[in-house]
Formats: sequence, structure tokens, C-alpha cells
Amino acid sequence: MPTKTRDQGVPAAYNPSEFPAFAVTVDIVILTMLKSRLHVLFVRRGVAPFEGKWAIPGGFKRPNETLDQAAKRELSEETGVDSASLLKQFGAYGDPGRDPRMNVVTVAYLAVLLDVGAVVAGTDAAAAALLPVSEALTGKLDLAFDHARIVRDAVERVRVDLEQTGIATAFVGPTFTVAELRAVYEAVWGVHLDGANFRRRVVTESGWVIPTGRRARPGVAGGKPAELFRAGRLWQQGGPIRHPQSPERGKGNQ
Amino acid sequence: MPTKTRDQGVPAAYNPSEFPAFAVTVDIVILTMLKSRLHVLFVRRGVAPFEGKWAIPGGFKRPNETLDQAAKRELSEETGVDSASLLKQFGAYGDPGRDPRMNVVTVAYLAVLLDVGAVVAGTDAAAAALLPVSEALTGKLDLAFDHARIVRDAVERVRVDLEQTGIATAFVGPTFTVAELRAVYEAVWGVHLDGANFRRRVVTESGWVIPTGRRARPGVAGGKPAELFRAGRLWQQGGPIRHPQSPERGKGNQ
DNA sequence: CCAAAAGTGTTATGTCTACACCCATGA
DNA sequence: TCATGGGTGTAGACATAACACTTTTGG
Repeated sequence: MPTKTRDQGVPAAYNPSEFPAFAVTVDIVILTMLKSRLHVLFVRRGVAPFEGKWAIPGGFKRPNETLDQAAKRELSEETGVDSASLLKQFGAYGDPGRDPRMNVVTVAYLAVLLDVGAVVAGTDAAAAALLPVSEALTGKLDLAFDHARIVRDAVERVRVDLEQTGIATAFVGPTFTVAELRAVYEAVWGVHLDGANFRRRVVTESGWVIPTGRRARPGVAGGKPAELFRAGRLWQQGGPIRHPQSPERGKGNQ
Repeated sequence: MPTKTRDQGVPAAYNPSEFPAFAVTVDIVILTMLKSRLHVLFVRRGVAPFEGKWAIPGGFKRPNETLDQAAKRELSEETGVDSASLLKQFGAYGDPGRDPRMNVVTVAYLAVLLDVGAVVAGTDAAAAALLPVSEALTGKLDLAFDHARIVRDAVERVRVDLEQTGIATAFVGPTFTVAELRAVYEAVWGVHLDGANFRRRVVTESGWVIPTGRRARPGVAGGKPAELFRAGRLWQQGGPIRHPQSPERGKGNQ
């Protein structure tokens, strides 16, 4: 009785106008490191609904492009950044009423950028801003649509991907110090990691980071100049660092 | 220059008909264990396009329901199963031309069921079938739309989630033996796991499995009767078993 | 008694963590 | 020479994997 003969629900005499029409958008959560904290790019809405509230960038998908292409195009249009260094889909949102004007299903993407600061600086300060994720997650910001939920899901995804993928390298430049890389993990996970053990993990076994021979200039307070590395190929398969409380899963509970 | 004032691309004088209309569907990859192998539920298409080819179940999203609700409804309509024991979204697909009739964006869900065998048995054999994932992944099956890709992504997701979530328990019944649970890992990952070490991992520290006091009947060839357990609460946070080659990431390569 | 499958014990090996210690720089 | 951060060494705690061994059933 259950399994009906399957044709995507389309009757033999097919007529597109009989089926509910949706607008499909792509929205992009753009993340970047700023002052050792994780930040999100928001733009200020200029029209109703949600006029004056913060929203993440996005726009309509066109029929002749893929979802990935739409995300890349929107990223380019909104920030001028063409290098889709890291742009990955992480969820779809289609609750009724999420857009009061019409039925909209949005496909959410996550992007990690380095030079967003310059983008924002070259913009009307009221129109775009980099804000700490902590403020978005704690509800301090008044966000448009269901963007609070989308940002929350994006950050959760980054926390997981930090362990599972090479996303950490997207937060640092083409060359970087071990301390810079460690700062990414500490900011995203909100933990402290032992510098000595962290270094061993990434530099001891070759493939994670490749020495460039150059050194970074120490800060104003001095200190030994740090070695500069570039990312190795091992990041394509996953990350070298595990989240602290991750391995001791289920010790003596009950 | 880049960041444009943002309003989802909708001009001030808004008119819905100016924006591309899409049909939105949900498609469900239904997985189950059968004879110690991972299987997918396919239904045979009765009409063009792709008439006669295998497809995964799915259907149109309605404007007044969420995506999750649409998936649950479709699962119920196609299999008669109401217990959304495990139903999670894992991707959206919107390539132009993926449906030759119209612009369709589909949101894909993953479901793990136990009693699909009964569902298929009560159906016209030509209309539905459980087929091994290996056949779908190797391209032996001729699948409709982009369903080959969707199934591939679903299986990849399960392989990862086996380590990160409690999805393994969805493949076994309300009570199960340690060997049954181990068979899930071995089938999904395609590896052999040491029975002794596996058992220690799940039964030693309480919280993973809870003894029921009952025992399973041995097979025809005899053997010690296995203890029956039910799943504990620790599975809500992740799984106890790690994929073998996972920890030794990046040994001595180069 | 034998085969088969469940379950326990043991041990070498590997990994992680914490922390002591040394190095190179700016002021 | 002192403060600061980069970088190395090391020992104990802990986790892993391999496999020998015991237990309990059906035939």
C-alpha cells in the first residue's frame, strides 16, 4: 500500500503552473579572523522587510547557474572577492514565512576570507560591518529573517570542520606562523592549546606545513622571530588537531 | 564599490513575478542494513523523464510546511513509516537541467530505517527495491536525475557521521548484540574491526550500551549466546568507535 | 568432543599532556 | 639584562591493537 509508483509527484499530464513556486536564494556566511576573534560579515538592509537590520549577504539563484555558481557570483558581487578559496554549502532553509513577501527557500554557504577588512573599510560604514560571532550567537544583534539560526549553524559547522577538514588554513594567509594557525583553533573552539604540543603536531610530520625559510618580524615587545610556513597537502584530507574534550568521550558518567 | 546595499536583491518596487520561479522538492536516501550490507531503497519511475529507471523517493515541498516536515511527510507517504527515527538534511542540488521539465531545486535527506524489508515485500516487486549501495556507487545502476550523485553524497555522510554521531544505533533494533553493532561499522566503513577491542570500547564505560539481562539465541552453528543491550545516552554526543586509518593521519609521507 | 561465536586477559606499542627548559629578539 | 614569545626535550599517564585464552552454545 505505501510505496506509490514514483514520478516526483508529477502527474502524467504535466503542467508546471500546478506546482508551488518558490524563489530560491543563496545566502553566504562570511567568516574571518579579526583581532584573534572570529567575525561575521553583515550588511545593513535598506528596505522592508527587516529594514535597518543586519543580514548576511545573498541573492537569487538564476535558472541557468548551479547553486555553487550562484554562491560564487553573489560573493563576488557583494565583496568583490573572486577567489572562491573556500565556499561550501552547509544547509537549506525553507520554513514557511521566513520571508514575509513570498515563499523563499535559501541555500546557505560558508565562506572564509582573509581581506574582508579592506572590503568593509571601502564601504559606507552603515552598510556593512564585521561583527564578532559571539554577539550574533548570544542574540545581542537583531538579525533579519532567520539569519541568526543560519549563522549559528555555520559556526557550528566550522567548529566541526576544523577537526575534519583543512578549513583552518583558509583563515591564515599564504604564509603563516604556527602561532597564527594555533590562534585560529583557539578562537573558533574557545579553548587554550599548548603551544609546544600544537607545534609538534603540525611540524613534526611533514605534509601539514612546509617551511619557507623566512621568518616573521617579532612584535613590539620582542620575542624570537617565528618561522614562516605555507600549507602542505595533508590538509586536503583533514586536520591534524583534535578538539580537546573530544577524545575523552564518555568517561565515567551515568 | 563592492558591497551593495543589501535587500536580497529585491528592488524597492517589488514584484514576485519578476524573479525566477523554482519547484522545490525533497528527496530521501533511505538506508538500511540487509545481510550485513548497506542497502538503499529505490523506486521505479513510471513516467518520463527517466521512465523505467531507479530513483530515490521524494516529492514537492508545500508552501505551508518546513523542509523537515516535507521530508517526514514524503517518507510516510512512500514507505508508510511514521517514526522519523533519523531523518537529516545533508545537501541541496540545483544544477540547471537536472530535471528536463523545469527548474527544480531539491533538498536531500538521509533516513535510516529498520523494517524497510517489509515495506518492499508488500509492494509490487517492479516498483520498489532495496539494492546494495556498492552497486549504486560503482555506477552499475542506471539512476534517474542526479540521484547517483545524491546517493554517493549520502553514503559519504553516513561514513563520517558513524564516527561523529550516534547514527550507528539507528541501524540496529531497540535491543541488539555487540556483534550486530559492530557489523554496522564494518559494513559502512568496509573494514574489519577486532571484536574484543570493539566490545571493550562500548561496554566498558557505561553510557554507550545498557544491558537488558536477556540474551540472543545463537545461530544454527551454535556459539555462546550474546548479551542483548539497548542504546545509552552517550550516543547523543557522538560515537565511541573511530575509523581505523583515521588517527594515523599523515605519517611519513612526502 | 568439536566447531563456532561470545567474551576476558595481557602486553607491547604508540600517543597525549603537562611542564621544564633553551633560544632569539626588542627595548 | 630583562621581558616576551618561539621552539625543544622528556617522563608519566593514557589509549590502542594484536592475539592468546576461556566460556557457552549446537550438533
